[in-house]
Amino acid sequence: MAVKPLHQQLLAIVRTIPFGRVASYGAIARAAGLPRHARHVGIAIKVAEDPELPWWRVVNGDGRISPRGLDGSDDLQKLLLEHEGVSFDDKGRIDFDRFGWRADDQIPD
DNA sequence: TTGTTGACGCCCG
DNA sequence: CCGGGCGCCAACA
Repeated sequence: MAVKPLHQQLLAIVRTIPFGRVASYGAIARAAGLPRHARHVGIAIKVAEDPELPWWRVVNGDGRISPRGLDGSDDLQKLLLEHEGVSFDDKGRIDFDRFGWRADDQIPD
């Protein structure tokens, strides 16, 4: 049974996200060539169980942490992002205009 | 093989 | 601007 290209490809994009940058599930799925697989990005990470995978740099389209219910991962993710210099507003949202990952990985100052 | 699930995204009010 | 609802599609049991 060959590897799962779907998960493998999605995870590959997540690994492409540079330090101090964040990307939405939809953006990652699209970058992987799977525009309708936004949900599978999170699923892929969950199944991957890769500790070196920068899953914390992945947020939903609203620029917020995806509430998965229990587990303290959502709080951990926020702390990790703040540790990388990513700031949150009062709504707990990230400014994609400043921290949103781009193919150019370029940030306009 | 069929049905249900899910780290989401977009549309509408 | 915010909340609620519908749609997509592979992975899993």
